[in-house]
Amino acid sequence: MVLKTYQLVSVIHMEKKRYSPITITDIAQALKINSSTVSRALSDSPVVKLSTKKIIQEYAIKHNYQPNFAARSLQNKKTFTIGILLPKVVHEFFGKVLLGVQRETQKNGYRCLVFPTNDDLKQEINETENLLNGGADGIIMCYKSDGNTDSHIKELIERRIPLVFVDIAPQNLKVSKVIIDDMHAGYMATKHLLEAGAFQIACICGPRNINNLLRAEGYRKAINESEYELNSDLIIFNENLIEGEELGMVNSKKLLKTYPLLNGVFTSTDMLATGFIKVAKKQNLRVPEDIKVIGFSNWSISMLYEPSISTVDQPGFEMGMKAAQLLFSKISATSTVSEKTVIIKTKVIPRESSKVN
Amino acid sequence: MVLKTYQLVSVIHMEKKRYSPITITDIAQALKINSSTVSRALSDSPVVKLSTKKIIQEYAIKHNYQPNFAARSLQNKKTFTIGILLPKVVHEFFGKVLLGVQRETQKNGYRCLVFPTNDDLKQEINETENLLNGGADGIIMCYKSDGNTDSHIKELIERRIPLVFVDIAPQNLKVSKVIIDDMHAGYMATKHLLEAGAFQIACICGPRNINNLLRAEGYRKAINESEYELNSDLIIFNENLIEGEELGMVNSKKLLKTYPLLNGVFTSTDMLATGFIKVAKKQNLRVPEDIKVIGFSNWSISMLYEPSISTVDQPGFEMGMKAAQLLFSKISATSTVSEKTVIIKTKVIPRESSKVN
DNA sequence: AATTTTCATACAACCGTTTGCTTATCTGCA
DNA sequence: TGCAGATAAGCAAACGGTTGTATGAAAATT
Repeated sequence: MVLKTYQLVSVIHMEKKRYSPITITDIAQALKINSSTVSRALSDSPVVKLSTKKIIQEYAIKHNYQPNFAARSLQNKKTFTIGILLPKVVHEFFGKVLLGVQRETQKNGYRCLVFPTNDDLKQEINETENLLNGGADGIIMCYKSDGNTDSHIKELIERRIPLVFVDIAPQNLKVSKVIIDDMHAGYMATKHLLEAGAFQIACICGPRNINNLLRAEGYRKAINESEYELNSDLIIFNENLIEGEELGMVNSKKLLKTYPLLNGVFTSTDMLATGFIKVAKKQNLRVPEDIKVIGFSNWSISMLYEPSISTVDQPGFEMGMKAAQLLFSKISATSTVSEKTVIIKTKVIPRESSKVN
Repeated sequence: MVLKTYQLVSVIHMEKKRYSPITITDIAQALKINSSTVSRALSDSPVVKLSTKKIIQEYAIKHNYQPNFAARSLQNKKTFTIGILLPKVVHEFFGKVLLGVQRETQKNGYRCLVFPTNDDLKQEINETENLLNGGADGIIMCYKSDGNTDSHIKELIERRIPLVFVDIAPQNLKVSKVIIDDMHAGYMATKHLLEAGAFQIACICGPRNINNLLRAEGYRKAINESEYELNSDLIIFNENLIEGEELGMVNSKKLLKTYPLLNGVFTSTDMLATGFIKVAKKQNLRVPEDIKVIGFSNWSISMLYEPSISTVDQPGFEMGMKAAQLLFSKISATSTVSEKTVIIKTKVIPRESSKVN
């Protein structure tokens, strides 16, 4: 019985014990060396004698010493952490951006805090505030503007926090950004349809945001340069697109009713393209024989769909990498560097949906 | 000229100036109050007189005081940060898990470090080491085992770092985990096909990992319980599945050649289902009239495909939320809590690909 | 042998917050 | 008037690591 009680006590004691990691001070005490010497030895400073350095380093490795992040941050005024704000994370494009950022972040010995903003500007502002003071050494964000609320961005700029935008950026502020040339991409996509033999071409877009407006502008330019006449009624915006549900199908149906002789469609997303093809198929139109389609973004759905859908590759991974590179050049700069805009090249990926008859 | 030189100097000076955020000490000096009182006032301690508290708080708000993360972490031995290790991030399921974790993390005033491991165990170990000392207060991970290398996991457990697994967990260690019942899910999927009228059913899986083995086991059970005989040749594993490219199509082709009378297929992923349907269509088999198909995971592709593909919903968001909840209960616990296993319910989502004729 | 130079380590302050303890002020009661 | 008790604010140490400066010993110079 006595034994049992003892055991119980022992168990309780064990449970309460929290693992306490080894510190520089611990090493210093154990080796009877001053902590400053230990610190310098661990950062391989040349002022420490080789033999003592060896002793210290070996001890550190043996006892699996890991520097305390917070202490180091406090002293260096560096968090070795960057933050990334994205509207979504379950999203092929943003996911790739994140991956690209991560790759570069890791290379630089940094860590990456991820904040999905869910297109909620209020939340975005909150997260940003959170990052302001010593939360991160820099921020990468995809700016989902509602038009004019960008005081939190201005604050970041004012505080000189390294900041780089990806994909979407505020237009009226001087900031670094990594974007694609949406207009040119829309232009090339439309041209691809023209070259494939289509001549009555519609343009189906998502909501009227800057990217989509530019893509539509590219469409306009391509049509205007062609021998065919531009009809602005053929440009359609789907304002409240519920992803995976609506797919612009209602508007596509209307469009085909009004323009039964349509023989080409450029959509601003691959999802919209699948929606359009679904509608076209139901009306016994063949893709690409009767009507040619090209989407945008090169999501995996475009490759898997039947027919496989031509699209414009939007290289998220590369954009993320480049954005991180820009950010780190800002972080490591001793003086303010000028704001840079990097435009990543897109390219048309031809597939079945736009094959020449 | 003189003016110009002055301007230049001024510009240089401005460029070098880095924004230095306001601290508790700053507030203390400005108001001629001791920093400890400021600290207590800002945390709304009852020992500070209401009038002084007001003065301090107003000053803090006016000057946009934000507590220094590193200093707070160092003092409290808490980082208010959790880490999440995922094999992939451009992935509908893991993306949803991440989102669920984020939701819960935010609710608890925590931040979330994300590490994609890219199925690279070495990298995973590295990241883990990184998180060990003060990097994070807890870790959520999806354990991609290569069989027996789990010393880093053991180390985490030894150090009593709060740890929760999602989706995949080491089998021989006592850990908290949030998983689905893969066997039951496979069983239900197969039963769904049987009920839809299929009776010669194949099972096409990805690599021979624990999840797929269990799903196949569920298939086995369902067939064995039916009036039809189990044929183990109808269970196929695709070991080196290159996502979006192979889709198991080579093996699907072989399968259909050997078993032309096949009238049902259960695949362990939705991608494999699309691959199989592509092959079936090419051989002029109609889905679902000639052959019924059900996939797994409920990725958006399964809903968008034509025909839309029946599947098993694997609720990533819910799993992520639950995992984070478990983690936070561990983090806030004063003594060690017992390891819990949470099994999240899956459900069959019937769509066109398994419609009754 | 005395002085300078070099080298190796120790000391101490600091980063920004928190917190146990001490000190000072005020109120009430004997 | 004196003192206990309550209330409010200050002091100082601590968290763990870094870094400028001081100290001491050994080596090199004169």
